[in-house]
Amino acid sequence: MVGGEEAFQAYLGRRGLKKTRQRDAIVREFVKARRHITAEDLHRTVARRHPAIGLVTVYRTLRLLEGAGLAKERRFGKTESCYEPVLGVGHHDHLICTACGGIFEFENVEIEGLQDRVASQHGFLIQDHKLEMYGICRECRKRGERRRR
Amino acid sequence: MVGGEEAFQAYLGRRGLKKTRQRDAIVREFVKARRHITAEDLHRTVARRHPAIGLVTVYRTLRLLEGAGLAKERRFGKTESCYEPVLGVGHHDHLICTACGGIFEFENVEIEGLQDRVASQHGFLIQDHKLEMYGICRECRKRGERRRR
DNA sequence: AGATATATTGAAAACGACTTTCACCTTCAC
DNA sequence: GTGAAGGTGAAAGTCGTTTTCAATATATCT
Ligand SMILES: [Mn+2]
Ligand SMILES: [Mn+2]
Ligand SMILES: [Zn+2]
Ligand SMILES: [Zn+2]
Repeated sequence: MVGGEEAFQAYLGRRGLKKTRQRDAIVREFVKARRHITAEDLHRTVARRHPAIGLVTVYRTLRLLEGAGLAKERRFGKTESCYEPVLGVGHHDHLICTACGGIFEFENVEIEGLQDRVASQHGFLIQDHKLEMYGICRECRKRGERRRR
Repeated sequence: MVGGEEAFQAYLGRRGLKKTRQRDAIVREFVKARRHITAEDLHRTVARRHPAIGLVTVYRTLRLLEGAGLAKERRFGKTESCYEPVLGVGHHDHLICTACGGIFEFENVEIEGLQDRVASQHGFLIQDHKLEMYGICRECRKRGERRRR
């Protein structure tokens, strides 16, 4: 997410919103964070340096980042959402390991093309799509083999 | 969902569970219902004839149906789950209209084949997948055009 | 710098979709 | 029938997230 912080401040300015210490800290950590971070995890990280910042403000800032087009919310399991940076990261879909929770990303132009075809066959104007595959990742399969012996 | 009721009773018997008036009523309505029904909607329907049946029991029965392999839970939006019959309905994916909430189903063997290829390229053993496309359906597009004039 | 208007904050309460608990009630094998 | 095992609805609890609100920070204007 190159230039995320500047883009965010531009967004705030444009909307008559204010730059605050809390937002700075949260956005900085979000940009540094590994992908697919939950609000709770981001809050934990931010709170190391800024213990007074509340989880609420993290949620609010994530929503702003989303509005600015800088973060994308993802909902994999049935529980928590996680968020990932958008800038500098192209569209992609996900492979999710049901054993270790690991998330792997992929892009497949052929699939996307076929999706478009299906959509237009149905007269649909596509805005977004989500392709998730759930299964056992390579590592967890190895681990399973080992255990079975 | 052909023979859903009998399959359900067989499942109950197999697991030492009991056949009850409530379960009968709920399963009957579920089988009759249109696809993609929420627990709340199913409860409303059931409650017309059986006002004493609680939403809790609907949830519990849906979970049983799922365990019996007769219902599949789907989570489209970010809020409620909905459930659809499994028997007599092959695997399919969904087009969801963000304007009217309509849900359209499709199957595409080519896409599924490519998915398998992507998965095996990553060493993944696939258990399940979900492909959802969000956009504006044909009807809503027409309605939009009309409005714009 | 000081005053002012407006936005932002954290704590606590509310929310929505479920799930669990619990005291009473059915079901069903004997 | 009887009794053990399972099922029931109401109410309370859970979990992630959002809303409310009084106090506070920020940007803008003098
Ligand atoms: Mn990703
Ligand atoms: Mn369907
Ligand atoms: Zn794994
Ligand atoms: Zn529509």
